[in-house]
Amino acid sequence: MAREPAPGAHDRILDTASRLFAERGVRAVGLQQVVDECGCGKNLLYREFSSKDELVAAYLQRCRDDWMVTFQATIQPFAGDPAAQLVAVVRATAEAATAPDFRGCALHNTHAEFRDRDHPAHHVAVEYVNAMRAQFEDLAEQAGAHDPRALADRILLIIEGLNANGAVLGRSGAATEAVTLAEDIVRAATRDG
Amino acid sequence: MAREPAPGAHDRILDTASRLFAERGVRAVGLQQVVDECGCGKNLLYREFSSKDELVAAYLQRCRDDWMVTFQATIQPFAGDPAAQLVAVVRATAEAATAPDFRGCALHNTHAEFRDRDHPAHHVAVEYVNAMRAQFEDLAEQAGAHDPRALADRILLIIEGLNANGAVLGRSGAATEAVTLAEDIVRAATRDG
DNA sequence: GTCTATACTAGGATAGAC
DNA sequence: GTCTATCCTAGTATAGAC
Repeated sequence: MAREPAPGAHDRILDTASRLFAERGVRAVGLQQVVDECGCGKNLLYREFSSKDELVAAYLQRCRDDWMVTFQATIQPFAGDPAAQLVAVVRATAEAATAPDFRGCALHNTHAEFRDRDHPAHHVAVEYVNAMRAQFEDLAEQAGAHDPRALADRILLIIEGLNANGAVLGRSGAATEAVTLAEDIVRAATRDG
Repeated sequence: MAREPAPGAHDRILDTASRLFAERGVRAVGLQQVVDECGCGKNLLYREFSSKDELVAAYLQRCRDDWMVTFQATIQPFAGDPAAQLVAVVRATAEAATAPDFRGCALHNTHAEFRDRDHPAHHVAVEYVNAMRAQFEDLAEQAGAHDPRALADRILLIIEGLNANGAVLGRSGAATEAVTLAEDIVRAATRDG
C-alpha cells in the first residue's frame, strides 16, 4: 500500500525506535528492525534521520525531555514544600526502579554503550545529569538547606544509585531504603541548627 | 583439565579482551580486534573460549574477582574499625570514579549492554551486587549498626550512584559529597542512642 | 604438535539507489 | 518498498612457521 509522506512520520519512527532502544539497548537494535516494526520504508527513515547517530540523538533528547515532564509532574502535588518535593522525586524514582521490566536510566545506559566522547550520547548525558543537579539544588535552596549544592549532590547520588541498583536487582534491591535515606538526608540538611 | 597447550594463552587473551571491553564496551569490540591486539591466532582464541559469550563471561568473572581483591585491600588498613572500613570503601570508589578515564562499573555497564536475562552478564551482575551488599552488611553488623541491612543498602546506593555519576561527570561530579555522605550515614547508623 | 595468519562462510549492520 | 553496495560480525577451516 503506497502512502503519502505522513505528517507524523518523524514522531512515529522516533516512537518505535525509542521503544526498541529502551527495551533492548541501542547497539542491539538495527535500523531494519525499526523499519519493520514501524511499517515505514527505509528511505523515509533516512529522510527523517540522516544516520543512526542522529536517530539516537533524537532518542536521547526525548528521554531528557521526558525526565523534565516527569520531574514537574512529580513535584507539582507538593508545591510549596520543597523538602517534600525532593523526597517525592526519590520516591518516584524508587517506584520506577522496582517496575517489572525496569532496565535502568536510558541516558546512563546509552552513555555506557557509546564510549566515544564525540558521540551525542556523551554530551546529552552530561547535560541531563547537570540539569538534574541544578533542579535539586534549586529545591534544596528553597527548602532552606544549609548547603544546597551538597544536598543536591546527595539526592543525585541516591537517584543514580537507585537506577543502577534497580536495573540489576529489581524489586529485591535497595529502593525502599533509598526513600528512607532521602527523608533522613533532607531532614538533616534543613534542620534548624 | 587434561592439559593446557600454552600456559599463558588463556590469560593473555583474557587480559587483552578485558582491556578492550572495559575501554570501549563489549558490543563495540569484535573478536578480530582482540586477536589483532593480542597477537594470537583466531584458532587459539576459539579453543580457549568457545564463543564470545564465554569470553564475556570470563571477563565479568574477572571484574567480580577484581572487586573482591580491591575490597579486601581497601578495608585491610582499617582492620578492627568496621565503621572506618565502610567509609574507606566509599572513598576508594570516589577516587576511582574521578580518575581521568573512568567509564563506570564494568559489571553494570555490561549488564546494561545485554538485556537478555539468560546472558551471563545478568547472573554475574546480580551475584556481584548481592556480594557487595553482603560485605557491607557484614561490616555494618561489626560496626554495631542498629539496622545492618539498612546501612548496607545505603552504602550500596552511594557506591552505585558514584559509579554512574563519575562515568558521566568525572571529576566535576558528586564524588566529594559521596564521601561526606557516607561518613554522616555511618556515624548516624552507629551512634549510641 | 602448537602456534600464527589468512581465507572463508553466512548473516546482519549502515547507508543509499532505484 | 525493494534491491544493492559495502562493511563488519561470529565462527570455521586451512595453510604454513617453529
